Amino acid sequence: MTAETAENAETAADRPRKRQARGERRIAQLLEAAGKVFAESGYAATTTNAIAARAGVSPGSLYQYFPNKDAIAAALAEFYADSLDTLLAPFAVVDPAAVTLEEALGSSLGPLVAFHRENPACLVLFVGGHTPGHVMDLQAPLMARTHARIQALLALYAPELPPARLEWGAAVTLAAYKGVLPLVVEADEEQVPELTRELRDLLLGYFERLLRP
Amino acid sequence: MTAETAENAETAADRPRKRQARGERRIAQLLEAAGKVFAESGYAATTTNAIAARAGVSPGSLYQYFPNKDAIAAALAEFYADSLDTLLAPFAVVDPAAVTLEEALGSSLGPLVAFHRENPACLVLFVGGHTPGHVMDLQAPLMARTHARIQALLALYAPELPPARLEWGAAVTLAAYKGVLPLVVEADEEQVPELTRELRDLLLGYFERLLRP
DNA sequence: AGAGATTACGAGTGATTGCTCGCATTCGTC
DNA sequence: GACGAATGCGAGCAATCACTCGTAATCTCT
Repeated sequence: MTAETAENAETAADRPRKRQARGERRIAQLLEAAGKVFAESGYAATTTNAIAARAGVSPGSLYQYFPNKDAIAAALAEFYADSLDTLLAPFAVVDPAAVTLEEALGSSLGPLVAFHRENPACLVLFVGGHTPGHVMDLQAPLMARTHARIQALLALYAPELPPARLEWGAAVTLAAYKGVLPLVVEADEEQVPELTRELRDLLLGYFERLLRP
Repeated sequence: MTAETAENAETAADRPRKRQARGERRIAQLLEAAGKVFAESGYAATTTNAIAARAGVSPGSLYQYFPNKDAIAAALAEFYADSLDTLLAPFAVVDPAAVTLEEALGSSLGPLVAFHRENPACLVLFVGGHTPGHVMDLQAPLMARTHARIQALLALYAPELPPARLEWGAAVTLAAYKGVLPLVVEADEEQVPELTRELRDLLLGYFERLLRP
């Protein structure tokens, strides 16, 4: 997933391994296949052999690139976490004087929804509760960062809100968002814009209630 | 879980079996243990031997009362579905002239939250995505009924809302509710009232936005 | 072309786990 | 107390699955 030039690639993990272009392609194939199978069957029910078969590769080849099943999920999760971090970045530079919350949410939610529809395994690994091992190491920081972003956004539009309320408000917002995403991901293509608007309204409605009682 | 008198109990499934009081007790023990282990480890990672051990019973005894692992989860799920149906019943008899939405939600959400905190496995089986086999047969109808209840409630308070909006509104409400529940279930006891209020505000805020755009 | 490394294969292995079976114990009833 | 039925046990079976290994094909570089 990371395109590394021959010169600078010296991470401790893959130092002794010289990888050919074919190998990089196989890794991409395997991760794509893994995403599909995880999305269909969930983490626990997916077998490594199924991933290999889906990628058109033997089980032995799979284990040439990944030490174990966990590592496959972790590699996927890392890609997802990076992507989401990028997609969530716009929230960090919102100017409350120039842009309303409605506008900010309206423009940023679309790409997020699109990403999750293209990568349904992301929800399986991140919001589906029991994902073991190294995936949590990616999920927890991502969630913490997202929480912080929401909290900062809220503070921006409601400076006088008490910190405790801000804290819980961000947590509830994130939880509700994670709850509705599966609905949007599994819906028909044609209903996505409508559902995205409803998701925006859900968050906006909550924000309004947070800001003025 | 269902207390059946000796006279009327003639379901096709357990007809030929005469069960002693000891057996009923064992079933209750097993289901309680199953609830704990499912809540801790998720469905897939739970072993039948772990359930038996937790109940202080041998694996063989477990299989005297349940034909397979699925049946244990299904029995638990049936109990949960029945309980939730009862807890959700108040929504069917709300009078919009006498009670505001805020009051209706405020009084009904508390018991629901309490139930889920006492039975964390309920969320594992119902909202945690990949639960196999017979559990879905209980989950799908329950969700459909809940969806219908929310939709009816919305229609009561907003008679002029177009049906399509009503449909999606109920779906989004249910999804958001399911998303926030885990947060409330895992929170410390002392923060439950505050979080329940936030959950109520989330739904109310969305309803307000639905009702007058 | 030839050497050395990487890639690819797929049958096989060891560990896990859902589940069974034969037998011992306890209960309900007379 | 005695008999049949229900309960209880736990070692073990069979199937699944993550993972390995010996070997062969293919690439890179000279």
